[in-house]
Amino acid sequence: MQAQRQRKVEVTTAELSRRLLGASLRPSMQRLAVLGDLCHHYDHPTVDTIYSRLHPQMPTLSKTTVYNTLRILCEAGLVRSLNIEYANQRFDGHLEPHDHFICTGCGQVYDLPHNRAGRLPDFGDMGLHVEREEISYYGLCRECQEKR
Amino acid sequence: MQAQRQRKVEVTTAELSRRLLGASLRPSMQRLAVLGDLCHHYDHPTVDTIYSRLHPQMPTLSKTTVYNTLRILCEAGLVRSLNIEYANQRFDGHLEPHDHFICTGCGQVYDLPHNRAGRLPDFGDMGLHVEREEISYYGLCRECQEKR
DNA sequence: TTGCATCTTGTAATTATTACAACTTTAAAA
DNA sequence: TTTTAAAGTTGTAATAATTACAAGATGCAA
Repeated sequence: MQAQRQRKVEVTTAELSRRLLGASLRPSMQRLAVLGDLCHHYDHPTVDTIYSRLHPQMPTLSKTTVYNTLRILCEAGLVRSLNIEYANQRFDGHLEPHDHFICTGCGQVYDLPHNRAGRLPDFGDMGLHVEREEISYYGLCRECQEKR
Repeated sequence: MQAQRQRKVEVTTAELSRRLLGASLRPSMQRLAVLGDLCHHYDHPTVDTIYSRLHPQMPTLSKTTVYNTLRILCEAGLVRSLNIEYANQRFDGHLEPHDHFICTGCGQVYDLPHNRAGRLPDFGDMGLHVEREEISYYGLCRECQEKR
């Protein structure tokens, strides 16, 4: 959530490790690092951003590992991937239900409180089984509004 | 909308031309072809799909032109671009408000009736100016449910 | 018709992503 | 303990998506 960006919630390594084990994933250094990065930032980073942040501390880290790890974490439900316009794939380590605002000026992504009734809609009559919902708003952030 | 996929709404070249002119865009063959393709199909095609469908009839058409044209049409609001997981960028020429269901098994995109109160929410207190909303549901279509 | 702006084309460059094979680490069995 | 097998990581190479750019074509307006 927006507010948490300030709060700086620290997630301990023990907690990250517990989450990985809970998903039957071995808590390797690389996985702890990637999951930790996503839990400690609220900027919905790209693969490249994550790699660039971790690489200085872990010079042997491979970008392929970041790709692999993100795929595995997504499949395990520990991370969600975000598909937004004007950018390549991004990731979010914060799993509480929330929506996103994407600034079409600068590309920045903001978290929003989840704006929706509790349950997912039912499209069973169309043969569709809904598992997940993604709501995104597009517009201009304050800075970009002022620029125009 | 789902139902229209059967109805096969035919949009005349005159109407496509009118739309382009209305957006101050010269109604070239290429633009008419790309916009027409999007208006006559309900499959949310990729750049490559559009190019492959048009190329046999217009052998000189360049893929760069398809990219350029789609960008221009999106900027003009005549087409919307769609960002869904498990796939590269897709496009939709049907502008009536509607949502999407994306099958995580086969990647097919289905149109859904717009499931939302009339107005866009207001995030003015956060400094955000919302212009557009995108709601996507993820899950399995009938065929993919049966396969599992 | 001439000239200019717009549009289209094709190639080349860039960027994102995936494939794959070799190497390393871990955990559990012998 | 060693051994072994599975899981995980790495780097390179390949592929795919997208953008940059310069040259050529088209259409409109003077």
